[in-house]
Amino acid sequence: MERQAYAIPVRERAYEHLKTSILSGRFNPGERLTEEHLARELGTSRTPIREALHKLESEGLIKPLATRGFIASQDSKEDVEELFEIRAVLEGYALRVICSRVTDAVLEKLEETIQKAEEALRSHSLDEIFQWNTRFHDTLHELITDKRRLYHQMVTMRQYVLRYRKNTLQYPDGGVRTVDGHRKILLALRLRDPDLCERVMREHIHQSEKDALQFLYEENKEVV
Amino acid sequence: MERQAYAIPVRERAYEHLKTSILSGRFNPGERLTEEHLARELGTSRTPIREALHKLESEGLIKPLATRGFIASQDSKEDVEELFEIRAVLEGYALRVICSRVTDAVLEKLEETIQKAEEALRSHSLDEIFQWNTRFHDTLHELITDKRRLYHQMVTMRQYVLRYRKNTLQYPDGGVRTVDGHRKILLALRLRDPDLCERVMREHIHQSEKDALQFLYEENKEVV
DNA sequence: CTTTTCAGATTTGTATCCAAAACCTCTTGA
DNA sequence: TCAAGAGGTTTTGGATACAAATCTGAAAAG
Repeated sequence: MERQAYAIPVRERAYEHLKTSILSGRFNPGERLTEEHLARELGTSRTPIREALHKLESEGLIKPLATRGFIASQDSKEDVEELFEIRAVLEGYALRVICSRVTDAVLEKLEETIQKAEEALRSHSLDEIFQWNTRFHDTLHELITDKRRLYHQMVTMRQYVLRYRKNTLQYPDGGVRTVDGHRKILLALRLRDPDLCERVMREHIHQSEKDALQFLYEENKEVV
Repeated sequence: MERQAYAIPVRERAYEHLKTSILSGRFNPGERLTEEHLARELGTSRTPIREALHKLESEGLIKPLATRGFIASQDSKEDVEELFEIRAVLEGYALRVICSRVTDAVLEKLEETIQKAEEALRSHSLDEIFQWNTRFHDTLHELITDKRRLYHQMVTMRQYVLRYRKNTLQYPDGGVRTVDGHRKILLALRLRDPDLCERVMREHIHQSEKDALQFLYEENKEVV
């Protein structure tokens, strides 16, 4: 059990592993997650697995089965909608706060990020578009790390939702709409108009919700 | 180890116990929480305590110490403010949704609740005021139990904040302001005006934030 | 042929065990 | 006098042990 000061606890490795497995859809739909099985897979005992599972449950990434075991929660359309709704509200409020603290230097940086995304858009490099759009939101989030709850929630919720987003960009106009939204956000920030900021951000998230849901529909069509 | 179908797991008992201990401020400020100590206190082993502690940590009710142990997190003024801010935003949005689904029967029920609170106000029975005000919010929350994330978050955050609220009501005008806020909320619902609903609810929460913070200040004065 | 039941296999919840890390104290040497 | 560190104590993380609860499937009963 050679644990060292710099070593990452097994519990956390297990948590990260399971999380990425779930978010990348590596589990078959409806697959049951049992402690022993997972423990054997990761070569650990059940103890750290349990802790990871409990944490994932509290975050809503897995659901406890009636009697025993967990299941990677298949988000229903309603669940996804709700996720985006809460995001819209929180991100909207966050931008309102950010609006009152944003410096010209940051505005400059945001402008650059958008331009990079537009370039990537022109050369149709999906990965790059994704990267720069992510950078845009990261830059904004960096400005409210002091509000720890808010920051933490927004970061986690964005993670949850990213799995839908990436596919969304494959719709050619999805990328355009996203960058467009970012332009509007930047404008609202430049105007230092808190109300506008909140409204524009909400609209932006709702737009990406539409794109994501459209993707979900099409997936279901395949299944049905 | 006689566990039965109806028995509540020790882990959950431990969780509830610790939670109420923390929320009611039963731990001395800065007191360290160690697994073994708590386990002995509850007459269990460390295992369920550990799980309870981790859950409490993920909810932000306790903070991990640099190396070992946890500490009941002393909310700084900023933390409390942030809590209320997020609440204001989420509750505001929730009322917007509720606005579109509220029936006349519910409006009636809310009206009653407010009247009861006003009566209690006149007879200066603090506990009753508290009860009816709580009822008011409960009634609203019941209307969005289908949005599970939103519902869950609002309920937990209200719990966290309630410890400040109760004391707030001891300021004579705190109670008046609260009931006043509820009147406005009811009015906004009657008008079926979603924008107004959101705004009024935000204001209501911000008002209770002010009352709570004033209380915090006075407490600090005593300490200093 | 269908339903019941009961023994064995799984899986969870809790307790206990052990080693490493963090902490504490008291001694020793400059 | 006091910094360093040896040695002991506390506390944690993870592994293991074991009983209770659930599930499974096949044999027995109708």
